Amino acid sequence: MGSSQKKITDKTRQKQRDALIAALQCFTEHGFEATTIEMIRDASGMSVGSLYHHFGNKEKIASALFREGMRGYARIVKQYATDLMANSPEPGLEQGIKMLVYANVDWISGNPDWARFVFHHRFTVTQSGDEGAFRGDISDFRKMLSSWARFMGVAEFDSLDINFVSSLITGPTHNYARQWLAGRVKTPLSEHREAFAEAAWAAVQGVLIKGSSTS
Amino acid sequence: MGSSQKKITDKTRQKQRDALIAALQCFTEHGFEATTIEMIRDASGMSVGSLYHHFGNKEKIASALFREGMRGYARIVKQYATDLMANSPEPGLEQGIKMLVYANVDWISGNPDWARFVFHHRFTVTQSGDEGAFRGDISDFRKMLSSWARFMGVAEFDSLDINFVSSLITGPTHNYARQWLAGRVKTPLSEHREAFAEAAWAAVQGVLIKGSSTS
Amino acid sequence: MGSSQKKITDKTRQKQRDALIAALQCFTEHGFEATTIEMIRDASGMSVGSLYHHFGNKEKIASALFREGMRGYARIVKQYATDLMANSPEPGLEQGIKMLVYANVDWISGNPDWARFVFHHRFTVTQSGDEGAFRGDISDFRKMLSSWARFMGVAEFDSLDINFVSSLITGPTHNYARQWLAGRVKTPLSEHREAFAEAAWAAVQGVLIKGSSTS
Amino acid sequence: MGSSQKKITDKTRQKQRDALIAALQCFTEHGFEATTIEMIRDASGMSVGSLYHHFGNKEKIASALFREGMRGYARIVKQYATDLMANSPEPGLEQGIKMLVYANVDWISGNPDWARFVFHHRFTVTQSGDEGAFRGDISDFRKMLSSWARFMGVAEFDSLDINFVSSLITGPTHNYARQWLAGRVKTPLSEHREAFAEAAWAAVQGVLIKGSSTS
DNA sequence: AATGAATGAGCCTTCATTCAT
DNA sequence: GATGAATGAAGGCTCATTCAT
Repeated sequence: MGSSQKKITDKTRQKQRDALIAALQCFTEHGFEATTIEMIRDASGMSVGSLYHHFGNKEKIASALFREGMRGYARIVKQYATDLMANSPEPGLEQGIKMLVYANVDWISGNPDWARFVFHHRFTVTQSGDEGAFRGDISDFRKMLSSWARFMGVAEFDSLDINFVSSLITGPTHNYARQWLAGRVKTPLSEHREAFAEAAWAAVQGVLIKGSSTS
Repeated sequence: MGSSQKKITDKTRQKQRDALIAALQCFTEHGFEATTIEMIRDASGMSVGSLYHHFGNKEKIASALFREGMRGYARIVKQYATDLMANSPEPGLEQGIKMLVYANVDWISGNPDWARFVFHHRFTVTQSGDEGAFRGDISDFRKMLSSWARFMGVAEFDSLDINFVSSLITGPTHNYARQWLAGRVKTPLSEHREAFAEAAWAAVQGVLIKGSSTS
Repeated sequence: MGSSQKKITDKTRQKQRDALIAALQCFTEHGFEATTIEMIRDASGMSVGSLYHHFGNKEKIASALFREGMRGYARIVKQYATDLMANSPEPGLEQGIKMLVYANVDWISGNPDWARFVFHHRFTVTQSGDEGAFRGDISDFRKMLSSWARFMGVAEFDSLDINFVSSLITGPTHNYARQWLAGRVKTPLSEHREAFAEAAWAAVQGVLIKGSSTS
Repeated sequence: MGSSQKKITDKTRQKQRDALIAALQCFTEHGFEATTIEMIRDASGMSVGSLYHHFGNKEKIASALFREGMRGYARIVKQYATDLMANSPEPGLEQGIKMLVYANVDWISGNPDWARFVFHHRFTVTQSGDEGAFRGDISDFRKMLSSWARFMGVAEFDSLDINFVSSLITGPTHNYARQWLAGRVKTPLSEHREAFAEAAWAAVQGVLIKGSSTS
């Protein structure tokens, strides 16, 4: 806990954080490929050398950004889950699913740049091998979801493809969000917050009911 | 109608079509940015000069590809709609919505490369101003959907954001499709064909019922 | 004199002439290097193939243009010389020199595009080996000038470098013309017509007088 | 004022200067358009990247060269003017004009490559907006010339177009120089040094005398 | 840790020219 | 004579990355 050492580290961390924000703005404005290191340098105030010293290369900047974005997303979901538990002693599957939709809508609406980046670069970053860090986060949610379902007594849930169920819940929201984030639709995502929640719950119900007999 | 003249045109058109297929393969394999003109040249057998003679530049190749892809998509939807009309004299909204899901699942499953390209380049191409050609097609679907709803007596449908409804219907499918096309999930999209159709119908119902009282 | 054959030739010649005018406009607007065959094609209405069929290559188009320009220039000088002879039975060196300046000023003022082209492409065309055609014209003027001087009894004239004397006479005019043709000065060349004539005569006198004792 | 910092700057400046000389040689040998960046790279020993790092693009290299050339020209004129002032306490207009011709002849003769480049690229560079740097120099000369004339009591001088007068003085010299620099005449410009000076003075006189009554 | 000059492989695009029809 | 699709060499320029200071 040498204070002088600590201070430098904090300063450094802050600089890195600033650089990431600057990079995010560049990526938001020009896209990943069209963003040059020089742009990030100008936006961040760091030198090219420092950027490389801290992040390694361009791809790693995106990786760091992606992780940071996912962390923010994870935070809100955990928060919402915690709140749900706190406020309603015995939350049902419906409330859990709606909570997930709320978390998605709220995070996307509140962090459009992060959301846009995360949506567009999932594939890219996945390839870079640096995803290990948040892999855990994602599977956490999935585990949470399925354990929730099991807890709720929805046995069929487990037999379903978790990716399929995720698509049911967040698919419409993300689909609309993409268009909104790209400026192709004007009505804010948040205006459909309740409707997407209802739809998600209805969709899951529809599949659970039918699914029990068909698949 | 000189046959010799016609032949040249046909040959030319075929060459352009071949070049597009070659370009699609390149884009599929490496992505748009990482694909070089030389790759397309090698894959298509055309010369660099010819590629530029016919398409103008790399972006326009993607545009042409995008239009071609959308045309294929339009074709299948129209076909399914026609078939539905033919087979069921008085199709309900449920059948219409499910038909849309089937068309999407089937086209994506049957044309994964086209689908992948269309999903990833919607934004890019939209910016290029060359989208006029299929704009009509898309609005056709939307018109069809809303006229259908009106015909079914679902008055609330019209008051809803069409983009929102579209997200409800195709959102889960597209969301899952993206992951499948990226190789992130293994279970083929087609295995959830029926389930996505059920979910779409359930979601729309859920919103229509709740929506009539809330919004 | 087969009339059908002749007609075709005339038509052809006219087309070539039109193409040259079109090319001149392109060169004027974009410069020789920046002008593409396609530009000339669009401006002339001829096809690329025809352009090559008639002129051989881009350089030859410039050559033809250069010759055509020089021919026009030659025409006006000959005309002015003829007129001078006709109107003044015994023209002196002063009148001859002023006549040359008038001819230059008038041709440049009346044919700015041709003049601009000729000024800028003298070097280029000279290199192409196609200049033989007008070499004769230029030396004609020089011969005329020196025979004139001899006729006038100005013996020293012959001992002078003909290029040097030419620079004395047309140098200021051409120098100003370049700037005017480039749009760097606004006052038209023609406004200095008389002054340049006076200056040329004065310059030649100054050199002849001093020159007789010095060099 | 750290010496190490200074050294870097000097080294850098020297490299840039060397690169410009190399570029000048290329332009002299092949012309601006025909000179490729690779040629300049080979001639200068710098990498392509460095060339762009320092100059921005090919055009800017020419701009820098043009400015450098004009600076050299400005230097010699100022030197000659200073010398004239020093040696002859009350220089007349004649000496001033002849001095200008001497300066031109001497600079062109002593720096044929720079002169050739400056003559051929005046227009191009003028367009690029980078000319501000030497604009001042040029107008300095003109101011000097006109203040000189005023000082000499040649009132008519001021009423004359300064561009016109400049053409009178340097027109023949530049006209001849162009041909000499292009290799179209063999007799060196310097051999006509005195004659061009005499001619300039005679031309100005001729116009001033006649001009006072005519215009 | 920070800096920014230097590097050079590689890309998109142009365009004069050819040639089959 | 006319046409315009096809060609491919060549060029300007970018930009991620390195490294000496």
